[in-house]
Amino acid sequence: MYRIGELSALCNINKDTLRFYEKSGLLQASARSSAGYRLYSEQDKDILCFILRAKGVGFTLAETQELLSIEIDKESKACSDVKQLVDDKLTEIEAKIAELKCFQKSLKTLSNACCGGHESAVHCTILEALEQGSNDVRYEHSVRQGDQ
Amino acid sequence: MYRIGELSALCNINKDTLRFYEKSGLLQASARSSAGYRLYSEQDKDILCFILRAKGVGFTLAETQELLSIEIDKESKACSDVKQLVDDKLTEIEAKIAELKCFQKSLKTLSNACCGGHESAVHCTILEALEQGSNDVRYEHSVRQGDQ
DNA sequence: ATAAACCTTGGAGTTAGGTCTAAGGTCAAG
DNA sequence: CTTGACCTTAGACCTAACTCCAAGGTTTAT
Ligand SMILES: [Zn+2]
Ligand SMILES: [Zn+2]
Ligand SMILES: [Zn+2]
Ligand SMILES: [Zn+2]
Repeated sequence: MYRIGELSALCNINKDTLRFYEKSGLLQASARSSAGYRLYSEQDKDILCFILRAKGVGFTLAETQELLSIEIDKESKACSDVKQLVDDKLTEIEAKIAELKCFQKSLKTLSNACCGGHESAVHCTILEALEQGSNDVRYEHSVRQGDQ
Repeated sequence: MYRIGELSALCNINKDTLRFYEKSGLLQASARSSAGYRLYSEQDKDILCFILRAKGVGFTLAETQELLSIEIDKESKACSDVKQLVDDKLTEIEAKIAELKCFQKSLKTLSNACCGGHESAVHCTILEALEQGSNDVRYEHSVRQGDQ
Protein backbone atom coordinates (compact mmCIF):
# COMPACT_ATOMS: atom_id res chain seq x y z
CA MET A 1 0.00 0.00 0.00
CA TYR A 2 1.16 3.48 -0.87
CA ARG A 3 0.68 6.54 1.22
CA ILE A 4 -0.43 9.62 -0.64
CA GLY A 5 3.08 11.07 -0.86
CA GLU A 6 4.47 7.83 -2.27
CA LEU A 7 1.80 7.48 -4.93
CA SER A 8 2.06 11.10 -5.92
CA ALA A 9 5.84 10.82 -6.29
CA LEU A 10 5.47 7.54 -8.19
CA CYS A 11 2.99 8.96 -10.67
CA ASN A 12 4.41 12.45 -10.72
CA ILE A 13 1.27 14.16 -9.60
CA ASN A 14 0.45 16.61 -6.84
CA LYS A 15 -0.92 15.18 -3.59
CA ASP A 16 -3.65 17.80 -3.63
CA THR A 17 -4.65 16.62 -7.05
CA LEU A 18 -5.05 13.12 -5.68
CA ARG A 19 -7.29 14.44 -2.91
CA PHE A 20 -9.16 16.45 -5.50
CA TYR A 21 -9.71 13.31 -7.60
CA GLU A 22 -11.07 11.60 -4.53
CA LYS A 23 -13.45 14.46 -3.83
CA SER A 24 -14.51 14.37 -7.50
CA GLY A 25 -15.33 10.70 -7.22
CA LEU A 26 -12.62 9.49 -9.61
CA LEU A 27 -10.32 7.64 -7.27
CA GLN A 28 -10.87 6.52 -3.71
CA ALA A 29 -7.99 5.10 -1.68
CA SER A 30 -9.02 1.53 -0.93
CA ALA A 31 -8.01 1.78 2.74
CA ARG A 32 -7.08 4.11 5.55
CA SER A 33 -4.42 3.55 8.23
CA SER A 34 -5.41 3.68 11.89
CA ALA A 35 -4.36 7.32 11.90
CA GLY A 36 -6.61 8.07 8.96
CA TYR A 37 -3.90 8.17 6.29
CA ARG A 38 -5.01 7.22 2.79
CA LEU A 39 -3.61 3.86 1.67
CA TYR A 40 -3.58 3.14 -2.05
CA SER A 41 -3.35 -0.40 -3.42
CA GLU A 42 -1.68 -1.55 -6.62
CA GLN A 43 -5.09 -1.55 -8.21
CA ASP A 44 -5.66 2.03 -7.08
CA LYS A 45 -2.38 2.91 -8.76
CA ASP A 46 -3.57 1.20 -11.94
CA ILE A 47 -6.75 3.26 -11.86
CA LEU A 48 -4.72 6.43 -11.39
CA CYS A 49 -2.61 5.51 -14.41
CA PHE A 50 -5.79 4.92 -16.39
CA ILE A 51 -6.98 8.37 -15.40
CA LEU A 52 -3.68 9.97 -16.35
CA ARG A 53 -3.64 8.24 -19.72
CA ALA A 54 -7.20 9.32 -20.45
CA LYS A 55 -6.16 12.84 -19.54
CA GLY A 56 -3.16 12.44 -21.82
CA VAL A 57 -5.38 11.91 -24.83
CA GLY A 58 -7.54 14.91 -24.02
CA PHE A 59 -10.43 13.57 -21.97
CA THR A 60 -11.87 15.79 -19.25
CA LEU A 61 -12.27 14.39 -15.76
CA ALA A 62 -16.00 13.91 -16.31
CA GLU A 63 -15.35 11.93 -19.48
CA THR A 64 -12.65 9.97 -17.72
CA GLN A 65 -15.22 9.14 -15.08
CA GLU A 66 -17.46 7.71 -17.79
CA LEU A 67 -14.63 5.65 -19.21
CA LEU A 68 -13.82 4.43 -15.75
CA SER A 69 -17.38 3.38 -15.06
CA ILE A 70 -17.28 1.29 -18.22
CA GLU A 71 -13.87 -0.10 -17.31
CA ILE A 72 -15.19 -1.20 -13.92
CA ASP A 73 -18.19 -2.94 -15.42
CA LYS A 74 -16.80 -4.08 -18.75
CA GLU A 75 -18.89 -7.23 -19.03
CA SER A 76 -22.15 -5.38 -19.35
CA LYS A 77 -20.80 -2.69 -21.65
CA ALA A 78 -20.10 -2.86 -25.37
CA CYS A 79 -17.25 -1.76 -27.57
CA SER A 80 -19.63 0.68 -29.20
CA ASP A 81 -20.06 2.48 -25.87
CA VAL A 82 -16.34 3.00 -25.54
CA LYS A 83 -15.79 3.90 -29.17
CA GLN A 84 -18.60 6.43 -29.01
CA LEU A 85 -16.80 8.33 -26.26
CA VAL A 86 -13.61 8.34 -28.27
CA ASP A 87 -15.31 9.41 -31.48
CA ASP A 88 -17.23 12.20 -29.74
CA LYS A 89 -14.00 13.46 -28.26
CA LEU A 90 -12.37 13.29 -31.66
CA THR A 91 -15.15 15.39 -33.15
CA GLU A 92 -14.80 17.94 -30.40
CA ILE A 93 -11.01 18.10 -30.74
CA GLU A 94 -11.31 18.52 -34.48
CA ALA A 95 -13.72 21.40 -34.04
CA LYS A 96 -11.25 23.07 -31.72
CA ILE A 97 -8.43 22.54 -34.17
CA ALA A 98 -10.55 24.11 -36.90
CA GLU A 99 -11.24 27.16 -34.76
CA LEU A 100 -7.60 27.58 -33.86
CA LYS A 101 -6.59 27.21 -37.50
CA CYS A 102 -8.99 29.97 -38.35
CA PHE A 103 -7.31 32.19 -35.75
CA GLN A 104 -3.94 31.11 -37.11
CA LYS A 105 -4.85 32.04 -40.65
CA SER A 106 -6.09 35.49 -39.64
CA LEU A 107 -3.06 36.13 -37.49
CA LYS A 108 -0.69 35.07 -40.27
CA THR A 109 -2.39 37.43 -42.68
CA LEU A 110 -2.07 40.24 -40.15
CA SER A 111 1.54 39.43 -39.38
CA ASN A 112 2.57 39.17 -43.02
CA ALA A 113 1.12 42.55 -43.88
CA CYS A 114 2.92 44.39 -41.07
CA CYS A 115 6.49 45.50 -41.64
CA GLY A 116 7.37 44.96 -37.99
CA GLY A 117 9.81 47.86 -38.13
CA HIS A 118 10.45 50.73 -35.77
CA GLU A 119 8.37 53.22 -37.71
CA SER A 120 5.44 54.74 -35.86
CA ALA A 121 2.42 52.47 -35.68
CA VAL A 122 0.21 55.23 -37.13
CA HIS A 123 -0.10 53.37 -40.42
CA CYS A 124 0.21 49.85 -39.06
CA THR A 125 -1.92 47.52 -41.16
CA ILE A 126 -2.65 45.32 -38.17
CA LEU A 127 -4.26 48.16 -36.27
CA GLU A 128 -6.08 49.25 -39.42
CA ALA A 129 -7.49 45.80 -39.93
CA LEU A 130 -8.71 45.68 -36.33
CA GLU A 131 -10.22 49.14 -36.66
CA GLN A 132 -12.05 48.51 -39.88
CA GLY A 133 -12.23 44.78 -40.13
CA SER A 134 -11.22 45.06 -43.77
CA ASN A 135 -9.88 41.99 -45.45
CA ASP A 136 -7.96 43.79 -48.18
CA VAL A 137 -4.80 44.12 -46.16
CA ARG A 138 -2.21 46.18 -48.01
CA TYR A 139 1.46 46.34 -47.22
CA GLU A 140 2.54 49.37 -45.30
CA HIS A 141 5.52 51.74 -45.19
CA SER A 142 6.69 50.66 -48.69
CA VAL A 143 9.07 48.25 -47.04
CA ARG A 144 9.94 45.10 -48.95
CA GLN A 145 9.16 41.92 -47.12
CA GLY A 146 11.90 39.55 -46.18
CA ASP A 147 13.93 41.75 -43.84
CA GLN A 148 12.56 40.03 -40.82
CA MET B 1 -25.21 58.44 -28.30
CA TYR B 2 -26.30 54.87 -27.65
CA ARG B 3 -27.74 53.55 -24.45
CA ILE B 4 -26.35 50.22 -23.32
CA GLY B 5 -29.24 48.23 -24.76
CA GLU B 6 -28.92 49.90 -28.14
CA LEU B 7 -25.20 49.32 -28.39
CA SER B 8 -25.52 45.74 -27.22
CA ALA B 9 -28.21 45.05 -29.85
CA LEU B 10 -26.17 46.81 -32.52
CA CYS B 11 -23.04 44.80 -31.84
CA ASN B 12 -24.81 41.63 -30.85
CA ILE B 13 -23.34 41.39 -27.43
CA ASN B 14 -24.79 41.00 -23.95
CA LYS B 15 -25.33 44.16 -21.90
CA ASP B 16 -23.66 42.48 -18.94
CA THR B 17 -20.63 41.86 -21.09
CA LEU B 18 -20.45 45.57 -21.86
CA ARG B 19 -20.59 46.36 -18.14
CA PHE B 20 -17.98 43.68 -17.57
CA TYR B 21 -15.71 45.28 -20.19
CA GLU B 22 -16.09 48.58 -18.41
CA LYS B 23 -15.19 47.05 -15.08
CA SER B 24 -12.19 45.38 -16.74
CA GLY B 25 -10.98 48.71 -18.04
CA LEU B 26 -11.49 47.90 -21.72
CA LEU B 27 -14.29 50.23 -22.63
CA GLN B 28 -15.75 53.18 -20.72
CA ALA B 29 -18.92 54.86 -21.94
CA SER B 30 -17.85 58.40 -22.75
CA ALA B 31 -20.85 59.96 -20.97
CA ARG B 32 -23.69 59.35 -18.56
CA SER B 33 -27.24 60.70 -18.78
CA SER B 34 -28.66 62.72 -15.89
CA ALA B 35 -30.18 59.51 -14.56
CA GLY B 36 -26.80 57.78 -14.63
CA TYR B 37 -27.41 55.73 -17.80
CA ARG B 38 -24.30 54.90 -19.81
CA LEU B 39 -24.10 56.81 -23.11
CA TYR B 40 -21.80 55.43 -25.78
CA SER B 41 -20.47 57.58 -28.63
CA GLU B 42 -19.68 56.50 -32.20
CA GLN B 43 -16.06 56.30 -31.17
CA ASP B 44 -16.99 54.07 -28.23
CA LYS B 45 -18.74 51.83 -30.73
CA ASP B 46 -15.60 51.74 -32.86
CA ILE B 47 -13.56 50.70 -29.86
CA LEU B 48 -16.06 47.95 -29.10
CA CYS B 49 -15.76 46.72 -32.67
CA PHE B 50 -11.98 46.75 -32.31
CA ILE B 51 -12.31 44.64 -29.16
CA LEU B 52 -14.66 42.20 -30.86
CA ARG B 53 -12.37 41.83 -33.85
CA ALA B 54 -9.37 41.22 -31.63
CA LYS B 55 -11.42 38.61 -29.83
CA GLY B 56 -12.33 37.15 -33.19
CA VAL B 57 -8.72 36.38 -34.01
CA GLY B 58 -8.11 34.75 -30.66
CA PHE B 59 -6.79 37.48 -28.40
CA THR B 60 -7.71 37.40 -24.73
CA LEU B 61 -9.16 40.50 -23.10
CA ALA B 62 -5.80 41.28 -21.46
CA GLU B 63 -4.05 41.11 -24.84
CA THR B 64 -6.81 43.16 -26.40
CA GLN B 65 -6.18 45.72 -23.70
CA GLU B 66 -2.55 45.89 -24.79
CA LEU B 67 -3.53 46.30 -28.42
CA LEU B 68 -5.95 49.00 -27.43
CA SER B 69 -3.36 50.92 -25.45
CA ILE B 70 -1.16 50.93 -28.55
CA GLU B 71 -4.09 51.93 -30.74
CA ILE B 72 -4.82 54.88 -28.48
CA ASP B 73 -1.24 56.10 -28.53
CA LYS B 74 -0.13 55.00 -31.98
CA GLU B 75 2.32 57.82 -32.60
CA SER B 76 4.67 56.76 -29.84
CA LYS B 77 4.43 53.06 -30.62
CA ALA B 78 6.09 51.08 -33.40
CA CYS B 79 4.93 48.45 -35.84
CA SER B 80 7.28 46.03 -34.12
CA ASP B 81 5.27 46.40 -30.91
CA VAL B 82 2.07 45.43 -32.64
CA LYS B 83 3.59 42.67 -34.71
CA GLN B 84 5.20 41.20 -31.60
CA LEU B 85 1.79 40.75 -30.00
CA VAL B 86 0.47 39.07 -33.11
CA ASP B 87 3.48 36.81 -33.47
CA ASP B 88 3.41 35.80 -29.83
CA LYS B 89 -0.24 34.91 -30.17
CA LEU B 90 0.52 32.95 -33.31
CA THR B 91 3.17 30.95 -31.48
CA GLU B 92 0.75 30.23 -28.66
CA ILE B 93 -2.02 29.18 -31.04
CA GLU B 94 0.33 26.93 -32.94
CA ALA B 95 1.40 25.25 -29.72
CA LYS B 96 -2.23 24.58 -28.89
CA ILE B 97 -2.87 23.19 -32.35
CA ALA B 98 0.11 20.88 -31.95
CA GLU B 99 -1.21 19.62 -28.62
CA LEU B 100 -4.66 19.01 -30.03
CA LYS B 101 -3.23 17.23 -33.06
CA CYS B 102 -1.38 14.98 -30.68
CA PHE B 103 -4.66 14.16 -28.93
CA GLN B 104 -6.29 13.68 -32.31
CA LYS B 105 -3.64 11.23 -33.46
CA SER B 106 -3.92 9.16 -30.28
CA LEU B 107 -7.69 9.16 -30.42
CA LYS B 108 -7.70 8.10 -34.05
CA THR B 109 -5.39 5.22 -33.27
CA LEU B 110 -7.67 4.16 -30.44
CA SER B 111 -10.81 4.51 -32.52
CA ASN B 112 -9.40 2.60 -35.47
CA ALA B 113 -8.40 -0.35 -33.33
CA CYS B 114 -11.81 -0.75 -31.71
CA CYS B 115 -14.48 -2.70 -33.57
CA GLY B 116 -17.23 -0.50 -32.15
CA GLY B 117 -19.58 -3.47 -32.13
CA HIS B 118 -22.03 -4.70 -29.56
CA GLU B 119 -19.72 -7.36 -28.18
CA SER B 120 -18.81 -7.03 -24.53
CA ALA B 121 -16.12 -4.47 -23.87
CA VAL B 122 -14.07 -7.04 -21.96
CA HIS B 123 -11.52 -7.22 -24.75
CA CYS B 124 -11.90 -3.66 -26.00
CA THR B 125 -8.57 -2.42 -27.27
CA ILE B 126 -9.35 1.14 -26.19
CA LEU B 127 -9.75 0.11 -22.57
CA GLU B 128 -6.69 -2.11 -22.84
CA ALA B 129 -4.63 0.77 -24.15
CA LEU B 130 -5.77 3.02 -21.32
CA GLU B 131 -5.05 0.28 -18.79
CA GLN B 132 -1.60 -0.55 -20.00
CA GLY B 133 -0.58 2.46 -22.01
CA SER B 134 0.75 0.10 -24.65
CA ASN B 135 1.27 1.50 -28.09
CA ASP B 136 1.02 -1.81 -29.91
CA VAL B 137 -2.70 -1.60 -30.38
CA ARG B 138 -4.00 -4.81 -31.93
CA TYR B 139 -7.36 -5.25 -33.54
CA GLU B 140 -9.90 -6.97 -31.42
CA HIS B 141 -12.74 -9.47 -31.90
CA SER B 142 -11.32 -10.61 -35.28
CA VAL B 143 -13.63 -8.18 -36.99
CA ARG B 144 -12.57 -6.79 -40.31
CA GLN B 145 -12.34 -3.04 -40.50
CA GLY B 146 -14.47 -1.13 -42.90
CA ASP B 147 -17.90 -1.97 -41.59
CA GLN B 148 -18.24 1.37 -39.94
C1' DA C 1 -51.45 56.68 -12.98
C1' DT C 2 -49.66 52.61 -13.90
C1' DA C 3 -47.45 49.01 -16.49
C1' DA C 4 -43.75 47.64 -19.51
C1' DA C 5 -39.39 48.19 -20.74
C1' DC C 6 -35.41 50.19 -19.73
C1' DC C 7 -31.50 51.41 -16.66
C1' DT C 8 -28.40 51.37 -12.11
C1' DT C 9 -25.36 48.98 -8.45
C1' DG C 10 -22.87 45.43 -5.86
C1' DG C 11 -22.01 41.04 -5.51
C1' DA C 12 -22.54 36.09 -6.26
C1' DG C 13 -22.29 32.13 -9.35
C1' DT C 14 -20.46 29.44 -13.34
C1' DT C 15 -16.82 25.93 -15.50
C1' DA C 16 -12.49 23.14 -15.13
C1' DG C 17 -8.87 21.56 -12.85
C1' DG C 18 -6.53 22.31 -9.76
C1' DT C 19 -3.48 24.79 -5.85
C1' DC C 20 -2.83 26.59 -1.36
C1' DT C 21 -3.55 27.65 3.58
C1' DA C 22 -4.32 27.02 8.47
C1' DA C 23 -4.60 24.36 12.35
C1' DG C 24 -3.66 20.32 13.93
C1' DG C 25 -2.45 14.95 14.42
C1' DT C 26 1.28 11.06 13.52
C1' DC C 27 5.61 8.81 12.98
C1' DA C 28 10.64 7.83 12.89
C1' DA C 29 15.30 9.27 14.04
C1' DG C 30 18.65 10.91 17.08
C1' DC D 1 11.58 14.31 23.95
C1' DT D 2 12.00 17.05 20.33
C1' DT D 3 12.58 17.93 15.42
C1' DG D 4 11.18 17.29 10.87
C1' DA D 5 8.73 15.00 7.54
C1' DC D 6 4.53 13.31 6.81
C1' DC D 7 -0.51 13.18 7.07
C1' DT D 8 -5.62 15.03 8.05
C1' DT D 9 -9.67 18.42 7.18
C1' DA D 10 -12.48 22.31 5.54
C1' DG D 11 -12.51 25.74 2.85
C1' DA D 12 -10.50 29.70 0.25
C1' DC D 13 -8.30 31.05 -3.95
C1' DC D 14 -6.87 30.95 -8.89
C1' DT D 15 -7.81 31.96 -14.24
C1' DA D 16 -11.09 33.62 -17.99
C1' DA D 17 -14.86 35.53 -19.54
C1' DC D 18 -18.73 36.11 -18.61
C1' DT D 19 -23.76 35.64 -16.66
C1' DC D 20 -27.17 36.26 -13.38
C1' DC D 21 -29.59 38.22 -9.41
C1' DA D 22 -31.95 41.46 -6.25
C1' DA D 23 -33.53 45.76 -5.16
C1' DG D 24 -34.38 49.79 -6.80
C1' DG D 25 -34.66 54.20 -10.11
C1' DT D 26 -36.24 56.08 -15.05
C1' DT D 27 -38.72 56.49 -19.27
C1' DT D 28 -42.42 55.92 -22.33
C1' DA D 29 -46.83 54.66 -23.77
C1' DT D 30 -51.56 54.21 -22.91
ZN1 LIG E 1 5.15 49.17 -40.35
ZN1 LIG F 1 2.49 47.33 -38.72
ZN1 LIG G 1 -14.93 -4.75 -30.08
ZN1 LIG H 1 -13.45 -1.84 -28.50
